[in-house]
Amino acid sequence: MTSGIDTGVLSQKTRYAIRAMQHLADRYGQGPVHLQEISDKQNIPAKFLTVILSELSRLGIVESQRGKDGGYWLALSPIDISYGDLIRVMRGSLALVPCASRFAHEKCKNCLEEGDCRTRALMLEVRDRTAELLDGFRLSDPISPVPAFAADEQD
Amino acid sequence: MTSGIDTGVLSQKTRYAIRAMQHLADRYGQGPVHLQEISDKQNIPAKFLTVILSELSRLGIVESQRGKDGGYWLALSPIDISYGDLIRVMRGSLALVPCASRFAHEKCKNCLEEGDCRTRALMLEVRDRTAELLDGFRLSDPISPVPAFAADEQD
DNA sequence: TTATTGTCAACAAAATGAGTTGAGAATATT
DNA sequence: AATATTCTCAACTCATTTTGTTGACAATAA
Repeated sequence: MTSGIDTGVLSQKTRYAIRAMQHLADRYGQGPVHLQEISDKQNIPAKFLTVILSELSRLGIVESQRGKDGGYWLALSPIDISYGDLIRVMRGSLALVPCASRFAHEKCKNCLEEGDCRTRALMLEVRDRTAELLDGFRLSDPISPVPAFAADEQD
Repeated sequence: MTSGIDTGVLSQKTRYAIRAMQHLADRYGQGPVHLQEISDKQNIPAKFLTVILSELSRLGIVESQRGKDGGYWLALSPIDISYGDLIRVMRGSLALVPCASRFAHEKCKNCLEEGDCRTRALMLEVRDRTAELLDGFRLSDPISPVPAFAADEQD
């Protein structure tokens, strides 16, 4: 029972950001890492990566230095950066709908009054549980990649 | 610590679909419901709603009848339709990234090899937990709307 | 036969997403 | 000082997706 195509919830930009941050986590404590190295190893278009890293730098989550032997490094220890943080930072919210976000709260367009909206009530619960889950995973976690699928069950 | 704007994960169309289904759930067993009624009460543009309901009808999740006193009704009991189903049907997957979807599985563009991708390993876990959560809520659930926020904590 | 109501493909405008261009600023080396 | 290196960042482009609308048609009931 399905129809639509899958665009993915996390934008390409957010996925790049996550991989870049994982890369920096791996190099934590080893001095500045070149943008070019991250671009090469993580398969991210270099120019686009400058946009992403500059943004993360402005947000204070990574630090940077210019000039020869410049580069980027994490502003915090990998254990202090959760995947929830990364997603929040990149897409503004963990919520599935704007009205269910606390931090980036915004009325959903064309919706009912918030006080009458069951979808919102549900999505608040979903957001809380999702936040709990995503904040539990941190950049320091030694995550084992999972082999590609053996075509099985449902989504 | 935030930046981006919140587009919302669930598209407007998906949100409309959910509200329309909730409306039909409330009228379950009461015969066909006019599109116009749903449009009015749920604040959904009528013409757009025809697209949505036709789609749900083609998918077999609602049934319809034309002519005078025609309309739409749920093809299943509200207790047999989960919010997970609705989201899967409308957006193809519950996963945050295409490569972490079982049903609509697809390689993420410009990513690493799947067997090497830590993000994927994580997102598989997130998908499982999200599915569990969303499939636990059903159209039959008596959800109490939550009052608008008293500006508080984080997202 | 007429009014009502759903069906559906095609179209259009707007928003979003992905990525590039290119000029500049900071740093280190010579 | 001059030069090479590396990050900064606003502006721009291009493609895709989203959000609808139009309008012709099909089924049903009175």
